[in-house]
Amino acid sequence: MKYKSLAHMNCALAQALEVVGERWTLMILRDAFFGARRFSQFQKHLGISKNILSTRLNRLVEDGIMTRHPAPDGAHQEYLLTERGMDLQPVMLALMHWGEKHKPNPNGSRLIFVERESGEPIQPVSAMSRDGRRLSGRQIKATAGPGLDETSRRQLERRHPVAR
Amino acid sequence: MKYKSLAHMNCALAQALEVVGERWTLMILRDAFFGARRFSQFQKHLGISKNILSTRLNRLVEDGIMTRHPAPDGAHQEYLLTERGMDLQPVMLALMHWGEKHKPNPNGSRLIFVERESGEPIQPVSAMSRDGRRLSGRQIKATAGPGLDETSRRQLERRHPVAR
DNA sequence: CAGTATCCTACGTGATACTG
DNA sequence: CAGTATCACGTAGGATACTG
Repeated sequence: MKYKSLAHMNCALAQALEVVGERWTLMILRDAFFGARRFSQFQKHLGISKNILSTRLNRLVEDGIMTRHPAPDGAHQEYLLTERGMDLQPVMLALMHWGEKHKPNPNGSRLIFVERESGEPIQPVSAMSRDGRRLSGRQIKATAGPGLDETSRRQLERRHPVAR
Repeated sequence: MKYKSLAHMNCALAQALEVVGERWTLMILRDAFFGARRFSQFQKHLGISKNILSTRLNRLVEDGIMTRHPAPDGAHQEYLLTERGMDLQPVMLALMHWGEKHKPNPNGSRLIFVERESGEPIQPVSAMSRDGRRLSGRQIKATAGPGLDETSRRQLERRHPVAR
């Protein structure tokens, strides 16, 4: 059997996972956020096989997450994040924050994200109300939007999203 | 060859991906956030094989993301999110927001997340400065914390995290 | 250095039958 | 209904050799 593609699933999460759902992909993006650009940088730092890295990078380029083009010095290629790729940063921040909290290093947090200009630490990623209050998971509810299909809409209404 | 475990990788992202890095896991959590509790609810809604669902749920319970116990009516088992699991909601929100933005449904957004009490839509998940300004990817920099090892620390300093 | 090409393994996935 | 047990399969992942 082929893997079921999640792509048909009229679900934003499924769509996103089609792009970043593989184990190494987010790790590669992580490195890209941290300034890696060259094939060898990704490869050494991640300890990933070259063929895997190659296919992952190619797929990221296909998906519009990264672009590949010659470096200024002309000697090699560079992989750079597109805006579409930069938009994945909240995902990475959310995952890292979870990891720091629930799988901590005994010596303390490994990375601290700061505002580039001021150097001041940023807030952990969280849901926020319009007026800027941090919201916990249970304070949030999903409601049907115009793009939701009838079956999902019914399911959503029948249950009590995230109570308990 | 066994898959390389990412667990040894002194990286919060890797640790998080060890837990939610598989394709179906976040989809299951999605359903849990939306109120699914019973095996059959997950199964029908996701269209996933029972054996896969079973192993995924078991692993989530092992990892402390969900708990399993008899339902109030005593007739069946329930899977409920723990706090540790609820803490993954920002990850899901971030992914869904990305999916809605970059892989939209032509009819409009599928789900709209609102504050439970007021019904008012929440903000899209984003990095935020201490004083509540939304920050774009390029405005953020990662710096070494006490838990970071020497090699990663050097790499981080040598590069220019997320410029360009 | 930056990949591509081979070849291999095992894990994630899948269909389905079976059990209490 | 809520799973467990089989059995099968493809793909992600892996080691390594090769090319420009």
